[in-house]
Amino acid sequence: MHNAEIAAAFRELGTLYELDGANRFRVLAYRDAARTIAESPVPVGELARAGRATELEGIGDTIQEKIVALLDEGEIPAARKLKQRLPATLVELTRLPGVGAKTVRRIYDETGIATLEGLRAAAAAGELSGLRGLGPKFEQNVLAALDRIEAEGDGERRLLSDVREIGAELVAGLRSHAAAGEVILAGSARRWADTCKDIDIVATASDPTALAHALIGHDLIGEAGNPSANGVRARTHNGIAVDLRIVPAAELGNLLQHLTGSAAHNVKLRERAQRMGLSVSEHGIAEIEGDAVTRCADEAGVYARLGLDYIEPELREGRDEISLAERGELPELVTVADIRGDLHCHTTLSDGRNTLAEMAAAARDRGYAYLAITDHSATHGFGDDVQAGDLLRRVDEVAAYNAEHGSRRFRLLAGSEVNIGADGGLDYPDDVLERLDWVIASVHTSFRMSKRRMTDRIVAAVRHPLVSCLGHPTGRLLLRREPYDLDVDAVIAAAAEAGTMIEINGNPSRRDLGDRHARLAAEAGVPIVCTTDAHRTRTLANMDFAVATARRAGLSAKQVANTRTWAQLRKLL
DNA sequence: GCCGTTTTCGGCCCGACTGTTTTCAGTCG
Repeated sequence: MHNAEIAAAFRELGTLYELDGANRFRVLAYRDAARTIAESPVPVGELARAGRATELEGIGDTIQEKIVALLDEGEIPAARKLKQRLPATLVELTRLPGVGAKTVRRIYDETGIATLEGLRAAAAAGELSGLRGLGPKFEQNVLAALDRIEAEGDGERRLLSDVREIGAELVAGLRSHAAAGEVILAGSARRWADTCKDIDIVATASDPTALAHALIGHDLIGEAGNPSANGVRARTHNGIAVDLRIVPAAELGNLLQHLTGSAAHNVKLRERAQRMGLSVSEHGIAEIEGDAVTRCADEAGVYARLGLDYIEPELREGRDEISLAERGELPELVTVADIRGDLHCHTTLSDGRNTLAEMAAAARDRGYAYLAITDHSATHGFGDDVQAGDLLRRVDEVAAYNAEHGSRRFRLLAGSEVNIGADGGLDYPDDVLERLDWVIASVHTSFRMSKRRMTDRIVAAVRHPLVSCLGHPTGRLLLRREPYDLDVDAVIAAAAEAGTMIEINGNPSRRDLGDRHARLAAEAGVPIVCTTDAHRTRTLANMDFAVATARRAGLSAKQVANTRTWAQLRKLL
């Protein structure tokens, strides 16, 4: 059973307990455990069986036992018992925005309503406003929320690339307003998370209410709440929630820190502050015994007041960044400026949109010293396959390009993205691969294999002496396709032993390796390569996403191989 | 249910907003 399924079971259990009226901290404990499980880069089921899941934060003996029971019985016994007392469909009702467990339970107790359809009918008939604490406004909100979910889905997450694009447009629109001071994109988009649920914007303004109105007036905004001097909440036409918060410049650092999150990071920060006798909020850092309040114009001031080094947004996920900051041991994160070349791109020879010369020119424009041309291999299919003869001609074309345009400042590398066959074999004979500067091995077929077979298959490719790098190792497509069933630990161990590099693919749908696995790989000594997998000149810019993932993994420039010159990188191979 | 620079018991981040109330509970991020 995968971490995601285990986590879902504990989220459900938390809600069932909440509906049952359990202590709210117990509910929180299940939610925290679910988050830890979903976040873990290692299979928590296996850990629990080995009695080691309690090493994870927020998982004690009780939850570990429940994980094992879930694996053995397909269900958590406590959840089964609760579902005998309460309809399981009540859990769905709590997912309606503005409708929580307390409200769902009261409605169920007083009317017997337990389904979304039942709730809609009762709200439409005005049957809920008779209940204590619920009025006509509540019924309107329920109907609106149901309509929105039907039209747009359940507050679904979106790719970071989509959210950053819309966020940047909104920020630019606000900055152009006469009342605007600072306007900054915050939240998960600022942390460069894989996916985002909403857009958070932090601002200062000479006339805050006017700036809040300016957001509502933006072309992208469809609906909005009540604007005030504190900001406004709104929603884009395509359904993304937008939260604008406005504060005096003297508190901008406090608010930016607060709204950048993550929630887990802020909770840990505030718990630590409490131990120091301090209370942290978006308005300042207050002494618990006393009146002094520290307001910070910038974030560095917030962390400094708490005795911490500045923590980059990409690291603020509530993992170990606070203890590292406390000890002055935060890594110096790799930046896009450190990257000296891209090692994964396609041209019109396979499925790319631009020619070799166009890709080379775009790479030079980005200031790169090298670009590896890595078109798909012989069995790629889709009419985009590159037979061995075509590839060898391409090697000559690369040599010709370098002879004519190459210099110490820039050169092309002859490469290939070679399919890994179902048996772990590669798509070209060794004497062809030997002609290449750079070989990426990737899986593009037969995704649904057993974990054992898929792991053996990829480990075999990683151990091949002519393979430089493993491409998009888990095959995940964010929000679209689950990763292959794969023992990532075993692949990392094999790469470390064989001296094979592993890619962080910067296609915003991939980000593969993901940040947590990339950290494990780097800790195992595997050189990481940040690439774009660009299929056109424009997407060479996706290096931002690859590097962001590396930063979220806590990687320094030294751990990213393509911060080196090509001559230095070659020595690592 | 978890956890320990005060603790194996007694706490558990903090505030904004909403709708319903006559001072606050519920929900959310």
